Amino acid sequence: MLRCPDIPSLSVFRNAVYSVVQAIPKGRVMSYGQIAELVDAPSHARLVGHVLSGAPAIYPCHRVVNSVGRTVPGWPEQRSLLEKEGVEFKANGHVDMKKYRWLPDF
DNA sequence: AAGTTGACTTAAA
DNA sequence: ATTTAAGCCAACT
Repeated sequence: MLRCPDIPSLSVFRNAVYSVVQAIPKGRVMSYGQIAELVDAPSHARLVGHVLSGAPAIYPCHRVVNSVGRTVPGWPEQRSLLEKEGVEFKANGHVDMKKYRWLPDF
């Protein structure tokens, strides 16, 4: 059914990603790599992106950026969505990850 | 089946 | 700041 060695089930993985994204508080952001770790698939940052690309719009996927705070290629509105929530961008057009990266605590 | 792509990451130059 | 390079791995050609 699934030809991926280390992902038991893509649907489970997808659900896990959705849950995490849904849990990101307003005004904070997370990176793909962070999410991958949280769902216990540390080497699958890219797959997280793939999943989000097909995610229903009900999830706040605009709160997910890459590790340097870059917004999604081909989605310029993401910036204004984040700014509306209070997320500041640096002069180079990157999110100030230092301040706005959300670190879920256990 | 083999090669390419990508909403990635880290490191180095 | 930018570019290059390598590692990564499921999805897609």
